[in-house]
Amino acid sequence: MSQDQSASYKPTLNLPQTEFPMRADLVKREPVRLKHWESHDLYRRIVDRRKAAGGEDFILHDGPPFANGDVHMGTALNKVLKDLVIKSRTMAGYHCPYIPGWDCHGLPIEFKVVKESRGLEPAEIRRRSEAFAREYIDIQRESFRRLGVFGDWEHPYLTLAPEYEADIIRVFATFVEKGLVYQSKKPVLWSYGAQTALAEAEVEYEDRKDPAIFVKFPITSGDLAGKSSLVIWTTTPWTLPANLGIALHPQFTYLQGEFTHAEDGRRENLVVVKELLEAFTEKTGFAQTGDLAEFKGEALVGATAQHPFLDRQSKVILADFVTTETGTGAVHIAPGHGADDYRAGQENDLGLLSPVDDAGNFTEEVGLDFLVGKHVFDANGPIIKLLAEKGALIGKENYQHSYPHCWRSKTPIIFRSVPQFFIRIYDLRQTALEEIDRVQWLPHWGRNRIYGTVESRPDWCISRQRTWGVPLPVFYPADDPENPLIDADLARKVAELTETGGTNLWFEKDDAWWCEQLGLPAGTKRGHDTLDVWIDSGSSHVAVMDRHPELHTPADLYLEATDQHRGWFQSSLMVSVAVRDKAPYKAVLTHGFVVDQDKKKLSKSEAEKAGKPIDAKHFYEKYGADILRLWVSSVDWQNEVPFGEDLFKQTTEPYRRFRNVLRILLANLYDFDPDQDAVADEALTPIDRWILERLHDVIAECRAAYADYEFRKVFNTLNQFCAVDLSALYVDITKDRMYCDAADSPRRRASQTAMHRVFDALARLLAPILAYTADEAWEFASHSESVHLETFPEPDPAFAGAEATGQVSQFERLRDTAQVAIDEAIKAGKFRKRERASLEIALPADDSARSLLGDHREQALEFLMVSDFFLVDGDELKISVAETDHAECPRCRRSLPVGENPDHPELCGRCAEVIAGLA
RNA sequence: GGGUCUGUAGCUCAGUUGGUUAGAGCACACGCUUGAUAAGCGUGGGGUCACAGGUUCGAAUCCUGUCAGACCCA
Repeated sequence: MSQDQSASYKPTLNLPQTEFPMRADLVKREPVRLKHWESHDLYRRIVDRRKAAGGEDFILHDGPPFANGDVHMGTALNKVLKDLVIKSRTMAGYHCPYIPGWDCHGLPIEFKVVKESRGLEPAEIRRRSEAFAREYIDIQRESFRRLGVFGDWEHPYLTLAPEYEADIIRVFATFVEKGLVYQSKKPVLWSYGAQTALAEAEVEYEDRKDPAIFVKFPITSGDLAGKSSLVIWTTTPWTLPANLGIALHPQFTYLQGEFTHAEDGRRENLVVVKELLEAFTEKTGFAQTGDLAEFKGEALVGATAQHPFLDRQSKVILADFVTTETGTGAVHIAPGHGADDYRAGQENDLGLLSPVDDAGNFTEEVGLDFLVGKHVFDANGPIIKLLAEKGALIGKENYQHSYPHCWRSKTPIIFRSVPQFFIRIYDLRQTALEEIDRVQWLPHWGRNRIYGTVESRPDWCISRQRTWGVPLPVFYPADDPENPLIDADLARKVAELTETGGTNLWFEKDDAWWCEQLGLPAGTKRGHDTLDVWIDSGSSHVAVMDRHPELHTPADLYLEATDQHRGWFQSSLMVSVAVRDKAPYKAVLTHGFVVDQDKKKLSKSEAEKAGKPIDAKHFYEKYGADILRLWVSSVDWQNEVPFGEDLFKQTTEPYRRFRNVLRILLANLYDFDPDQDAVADEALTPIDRWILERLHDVIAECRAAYADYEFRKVFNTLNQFCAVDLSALYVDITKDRMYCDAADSPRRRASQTAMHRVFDALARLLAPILAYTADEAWEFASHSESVHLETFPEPDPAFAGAEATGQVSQFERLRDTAQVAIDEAIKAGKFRKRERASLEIALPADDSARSLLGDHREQALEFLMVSDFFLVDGDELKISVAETDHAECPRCRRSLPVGENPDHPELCGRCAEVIAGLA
């Protein structure tokens, strides 16, 4: 047989035909499809269609990303996961409106704006901050759309919108109404140079030399009362006037006994932590001269000690943050001058002192006349001198350390307490904890995370000394400027004005204007604080879900990264419990962070330095959005998500398989009209039944996996189905009948019937993930409407059984064994193509495969893709291979008996019949 | 230091209530096909299931401890 002879029969075959391109060209094609979707208002039509069909609501409430920076892979992961939920729930029949939002206020934006040009008026800072936010909203929105995320992109919610701002203020009013808001002092990072509070981000670290001193506090109560003294170590002597406590570590071992100074012979009975005994001696000159008693830190709890120069007792408390790195293991606690100190002070009821004014000078509260009006850093010397005079100074050294400085004025930072506003958590906590247990947490351990935070969180500090935010609507009367008016009705009036004018009015109009508007006595001044931005986003269930006509509370799902247990999930819960005594969500899903390939934290600047892009744009512009979406679907979102370009590229292979499988199915269906050509279920051949039985399971598994947000399981199931069942088996085996049978042979039509169902189901099941590709394939299957308007396939109960599957797995066993033998025969040079093989199959007499091979010879030949086989007896399955005697039919290239038909002596029986039919 | 979680092939992952020889895909090597062709098919190497104990007739799976990593808290 010659190549020519074979080629001459080519026109008589039913070779696959399709225009669906093999090459995806996603980078070019996706934007075109996106434009088409948007010009046809696809999102709106999907939502309307589900609503018209009476679909149950499913509300995924979008957590607003910060409008700052480009969309990186972490943001993309979050948004695509949300989209997978929306699309899969929609295709499961739910009505799923999706209103995306952005978090607009806050320090990172203000910081950038102010850094660009310093010394701006508040109103100008706000104008520029808004412009900045809007710029990034547009950038991010373009990325999200390009990723194929469906939603109401024309009408997102923005926390800077006047209506939204008004609702934030109303939420504040509700807090006030319920008696939850109070004012108290709390330490903040304070720049006396700029006379303002700073945020962490505005602090620069520089080396600085400070005197570090050892100070004794004689113990005045407990077992050691009058016998010994605690020694503290501090680099900020100026905070000693505000000392209210001394912290020990509960588990550390402390030593108590007599110490003598090496030079002057001074004797002291002191308490020092064991690990630092040597260092203490070295630095102070005091060495142990008597027996030392040992005890754990917790033994001293509740004792008191005499303040070295004020008529006051300091409480001995326990704290975990005490270390043995430097000092004495006894930490000076000034709750007004440090974050740890503040918390320790709260927990132990120490009270709070912060006798320092805006300029960094001591106030009268300091308690020592000679210090009043003195700058704190000028007071170190005099305080040390005083300590020495009182005999409280045990040692002194110069200490060089890295110390925070103001990025604007370059002056060193001090911790100083200023009045702040708080929400009393005590009144909300119990309800919040009960609500946590009514919510479904995914993964389940999320429950413990948020429960722990809510259980232990202190009162919520809601005031910020910032400009780019929603004003905290309080007022200071002219005659009593220390006591602000915290009033719900006033706040509501401010909200009314904000509803139309935005909160810029607060910064642009003067006090006189506000007094007139609100009916306040002349001379009343408004406050200068803004609200914590967690109030902004935490109010979204009020400002968005309660207000938006398509939405309602509680949401069915919140879906964010795991850090939001402490962030948005918690702030939303607290606000919701305050306004409606209920959680704002029924279920909360958290995913891990995107991390480096070796599971190290992924920082943007480092990644860029290393030439490892992490911007989503890089990936959808290089590989296409569908590859990115497929990557998201393949990932284990419960834990950290390792990411790198190499890992990412691994998903291109499954993508190509999905695409090629869709393509070959389409191509095999080019002449198939389901209405005309489909065969009845009973007319399907066993292998068709088998693939439909497999499809039944695949549909059921995918639907269940989608419902549980297990997209990775969908990915695995579909990938296996396409790679093993379809590509390697079904499509390969049915090639012969598809190409060589008569076009309308029952056998071919049977397979087309099955393929049609498989294609239809596969395209729908893939649609949430491969949003572009599934839609493209759907279009080539001559549908006029998008696949995204469709619903998922239902498992067909007619194929719920496994009769055909049982048969096929028998065949598979034979095929696997045969393949090894055939491969050896080919390697040994017996022949070149597996179709030339003739098998001798040895089987035990009782093997069930015997009857299968005997009764279904033709199917067996088709399945094994060989020329011939003979059955012999044997102890176990064993197959030997020889070349067949049959000639190769030039039309179908199978080696079957030829010459049965005298008109076509070179053809096999089937091909001769087909040719005869064509004439 | 505390809490939560993770640890199966070089890589990404399956592994159902404990039950035959721990499975896929990618990558690699070799072969077939040229009628899915910038495709398709096959074969092969590669695993002490992090480590050590324990429960059991039997453990990747259940229990305890150790190590490593991640996140949150401190």
